Amino acid sequence: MRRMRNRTSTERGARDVADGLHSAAIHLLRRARKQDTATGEGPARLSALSVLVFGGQTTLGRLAAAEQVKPPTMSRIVAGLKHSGLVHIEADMRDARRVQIAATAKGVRLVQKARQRRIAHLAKQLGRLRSEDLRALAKAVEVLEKTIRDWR
Amino acid sequence: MRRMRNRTSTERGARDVADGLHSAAIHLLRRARKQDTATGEGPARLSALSVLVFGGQTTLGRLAAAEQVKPPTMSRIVAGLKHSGLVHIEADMRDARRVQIAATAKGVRLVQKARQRRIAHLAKQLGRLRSEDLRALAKAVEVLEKTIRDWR
DNA sequence: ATAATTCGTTAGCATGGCTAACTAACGTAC
DNA sequence: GTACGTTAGTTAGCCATGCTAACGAATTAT
Repeated sequence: MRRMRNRTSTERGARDVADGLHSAAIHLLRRARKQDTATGEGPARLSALSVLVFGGQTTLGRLAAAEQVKPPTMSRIVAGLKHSGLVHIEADMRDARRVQIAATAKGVRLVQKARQRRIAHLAKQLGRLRSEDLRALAKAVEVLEKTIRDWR
Repeated sequence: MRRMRNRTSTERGARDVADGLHSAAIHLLRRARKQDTATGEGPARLSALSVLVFGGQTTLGRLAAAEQVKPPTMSRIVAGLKHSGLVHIEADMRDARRVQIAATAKGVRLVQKARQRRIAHLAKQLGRLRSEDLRALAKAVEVLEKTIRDWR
């Protein structure tokens, strides 16, 4: 178990996997991020807008929690999105402290286009893999999604 | 957008995998990054310092290219690292325009500790997975490393 | 009614990305 | 050897995105 080269999957422990995963994630995102500049919106705004598009309207606090930022940060992100006409904001009837934030049609379109660009580029790389490798990645994505859901 | 629930691995195409991978990478890194706050240095500085530690000394321009940022950005990052005593800078004998940047012993120690913290935290999450899932991730990491190497 | 809590905003700070414009040094052509 | 173009880094100044502290307003609990 102390062979360092040529290790097979089963020989790699959680630490090795974590290390490789971390490094791979960094490099993947650096490349993917460049595709997003075409939208004219920054990464934080795009990410928050995506949550709204896929998850439907929410309050500012819930959106901040989903994005793992503090409320003041999200407040400013939402202000920027509103300024660009990508979200609209309305008061909550039941609790006047809350604000309900929702993506506009324009916001939905932008997210769809951004996703297409980003994903197309990454998918192009993945498309060159053997289908066996692609299946392995698909399985891994499921595992990662579960890991993230159950994070503590 | 059109990712459906209840699809099995083999039914997911490159686009779906790319989408899930992108999202998972974002969320993984957001969580991992929080471990780094203990170092007192920001993410850009830590990342650049890591390159120096693992890759040895280089010039500012090469470091900027490695980190995929523009020279002015790297100039400021390096200035911060120098201010914290994590790198030292010396003139290049052959070309006086260039500056050679290298991690100090303190810089090396900081990177090692940061990496340990980061990886330990992620590994702790992965350690809760079934060993079958962990093997799937390990395989995926190999595939990703290959994908990144062959990127074009 | 009053006190405590919760939700969001405002103000102010630091980091990190960019472009434009500059200086300094190098290389080349004459 | 001088003049010109190129290359490496820095400086100045913009914007986005993270934070904490402090606040106002609304809700909830006592």
